[in-house]
Amino acid sequence: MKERTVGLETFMRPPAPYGLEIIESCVKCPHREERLFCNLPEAGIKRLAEITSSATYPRGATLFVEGQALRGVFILCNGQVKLSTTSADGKTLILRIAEPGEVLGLPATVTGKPYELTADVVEPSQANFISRAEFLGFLREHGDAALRVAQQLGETYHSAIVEMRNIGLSHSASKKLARFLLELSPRETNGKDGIRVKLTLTHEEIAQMIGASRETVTRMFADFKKKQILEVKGSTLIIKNKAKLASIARE
Amino acid sequence: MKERTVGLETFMRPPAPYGLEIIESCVKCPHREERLFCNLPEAGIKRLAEITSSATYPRGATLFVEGQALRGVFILCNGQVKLSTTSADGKTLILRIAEPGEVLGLPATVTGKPYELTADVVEPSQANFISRAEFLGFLREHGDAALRVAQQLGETYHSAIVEMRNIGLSHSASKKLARFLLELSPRETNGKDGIRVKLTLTHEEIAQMIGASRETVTRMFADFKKKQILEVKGSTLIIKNKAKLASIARE
DNA sequence: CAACCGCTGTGACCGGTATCACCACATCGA
DNA sequence: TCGATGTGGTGATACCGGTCACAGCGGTTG
Repeated sequence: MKERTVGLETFMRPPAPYGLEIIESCVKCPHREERLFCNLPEAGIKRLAEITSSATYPRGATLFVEGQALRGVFILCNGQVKLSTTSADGKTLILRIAEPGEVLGLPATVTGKPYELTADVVEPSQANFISRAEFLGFLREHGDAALRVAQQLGETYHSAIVEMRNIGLSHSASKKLARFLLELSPRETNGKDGIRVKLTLTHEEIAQMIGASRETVTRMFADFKKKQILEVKGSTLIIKNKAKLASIARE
Repeated sequence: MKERTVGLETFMRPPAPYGLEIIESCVKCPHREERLFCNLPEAGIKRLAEITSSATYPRGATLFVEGQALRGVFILCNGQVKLSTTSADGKTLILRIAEPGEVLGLPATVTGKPYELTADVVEPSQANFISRAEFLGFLREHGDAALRVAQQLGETYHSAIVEMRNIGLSHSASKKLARFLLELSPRETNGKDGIRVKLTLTHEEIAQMIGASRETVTRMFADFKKKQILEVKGSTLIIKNKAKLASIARE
């Protein structure tokens, strides 16, 4: 694996022993089965390691920008990356926050079109980069990997559909916010007084995720607090009444 | 190729000489390069023909239903199929109208999840069916086909994103309708008085495509007519002032 | 033919939300 | 220390568009 500078504000990671690291990180990876290429035959993993370059990114760095000429895929090792798209009049829609293990820029890379989204780092991240040419070559050599890629794409598509239904069909901001909060489950832990969720997004960003204005998000939060559904302590959110939240989300 | 009964209201097509038809229809296919598997090596096509079964469907037939256990993919040969999704409270969102050459049920088939959409026939259609097991087997044997599948998925995803941006970011119904009309280009022909588009959808269906109510669609149409942008003659729509329509779509 | 159905066309009403304008804090760097 | 900047919180207002109600208007069907 080679080190590589990416974009403008990129910090370098100390060099790693050649070829070993991706395998190693694979073995250590907590959600190993979810990772795209981890259970390939040995030779495949080795080849993959050769064409991969790794880099770390600080908060605020940008992996790629919507419409930008395509370079390749980024495999997110850790951290969080915000995927968004912007309309002509400057409004932004955040599609989702990518978690470790996800492969970013995959649709663009396989189709050869420009990136369809913008990827911004929200939590300091480490990502492995593979250029398009090498990635496609790899897929051609390893048929099962191609199939695995297709599966990833299918799942991404599926979640896009779900997202779409949520945004397109419910014009009520409270519903959308409730649904959004309920879908934070990957980040949740149980506390004595309810489910605790770490939520680093600003109201503005939440608004962009559910297709509403910043002010209404603020108001909805106030409303939910008044109704004893939520509580906010710093950057952690406590869901005190999940059932009620769910009922708001439903109807 | 074997014939196969699908669903409830299926009409049978006369049997075809074994193995030949898909190749034949491929050769005849007007958008050959767009079709997924047409330029595979001979052996691949032959194998594909063996596992394919064909059927024709009348208007109103249903290929598959959202949430339904997955059976396999449908390759649309001709006709039009409406792809939609429904929310808990019964509202429907139409994602797009599939055109010949498209592969339906692909994301679900590769991921193994239930169908994520409902597919209804709007224009009498012929489709080739391949069961999941056989399809996956085929992909495993033919690595390049898997890659091609990934590309299709990537493109479908891309169009979903575009759709999403349109619906999620513009809360103005006029914008959304204008944009929708401008995207009808595949069906358009030029007339002396403007661009003529064949549009068989009802106002209700258009409403479901752009995330609005039936009445507002009717009103917007009236408005556009008054502004000399549109004209409607039966099921053909004449866009008299595309520039104006585009400017509405933009801002 | 009447009866019925699905589609289009309108009017009236009203609620949710975007928008604007402003304030109150924090945090941060000069 | 003092602005500058980003964020949360709130009120007032306008207005878009959803919803309801109903009326015409081809079709189709018995």
